[in-house]
Amino acid sequence: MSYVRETSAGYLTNWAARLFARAIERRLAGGSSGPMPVFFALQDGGAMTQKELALLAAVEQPTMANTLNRMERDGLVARTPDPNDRRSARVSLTPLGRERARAAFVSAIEVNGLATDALEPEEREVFYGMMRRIIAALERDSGTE
Amino acid sequence: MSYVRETSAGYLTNWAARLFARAIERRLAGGSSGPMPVFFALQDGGAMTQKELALLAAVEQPTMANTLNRMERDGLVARTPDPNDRRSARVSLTPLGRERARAAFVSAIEVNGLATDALEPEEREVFYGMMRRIIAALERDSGTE
DNA sequence: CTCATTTACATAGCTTGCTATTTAAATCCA
DNA sequence: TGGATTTAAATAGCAAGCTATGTAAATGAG
Repeated sequence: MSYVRETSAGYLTNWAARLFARAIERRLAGGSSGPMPVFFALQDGGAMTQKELALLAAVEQPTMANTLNRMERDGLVARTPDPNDRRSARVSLTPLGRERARAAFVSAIEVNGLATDALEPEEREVFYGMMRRIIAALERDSGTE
Repeated sequence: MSYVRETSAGYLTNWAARLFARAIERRLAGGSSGPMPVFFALQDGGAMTQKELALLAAVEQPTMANTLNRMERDGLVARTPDPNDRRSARVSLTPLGRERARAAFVSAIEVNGLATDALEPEEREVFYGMMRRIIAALERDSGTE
């Protein structure tokens, strides 16, 4: 028993991440947590290319392509051809997309609150700091940064 | 900008979880991180039903069913019919499965080490404790516990 | 200017997660 | 005992992540 999951950072993190996603999706009833990073990035009316969105969301390009396809299908984003580069399109939120973004933020804030209520107030910044350091370490390992 | 991802517990946790999974999978080269909870549960030769495994791994029953199907296809687990309950089968690791489990633990320990190296030694237990409290809070919310 | 290289995106195919539903065996109760 | 209920697993279908590879436009080197 050299390996105990209760003290495996990866196991605990993966477990928590699934619970976070489920909690948000339960509140959105139909909506899902995948578009969240796109909502983040475009919330105040901006437009970005798919590549920029993938970078910001820290997902691979095909993952973002699929997410945007679903969002476009559901009327949440619009793609307008980039006049300067015919390979690219500028992605922006539709009015429906902005509405869903607001709803998603409400749910996310609620779930984050519920989770961080399990921490002492002074522990919360510590938690964010630890997470950011772990993320930085794992990105260094992947050489992707 | 009421919502900033750098201080969203869910966003950070999801991000870190993906990096953990990628880091382990990069090391396993072909093998993936999905069977990990099954490896955990059956590492010392035990046998369990699908339901018990799903409960332990904290995934839904169909998720575990799929994982076990892939593992069976790849020769990592064997299902032997339960003599007392014809609906059930006892799942156990094959010799190949045990071998892969060992390799997976090596990778997992390496990646966990790499991640927790980003924390001060005295912070590590604090991190596990925070994670366990957040997990408990989210499970309470889901009413699944 | 032309051809090679790079870049942005698309496509194919896989894993791992989920919900909803079905099937069949076991159990419970009248 | 026999019918209703519960339980274990299977199946269908979708989302979101990944890698590998293809395609077409833009860029750069001679």
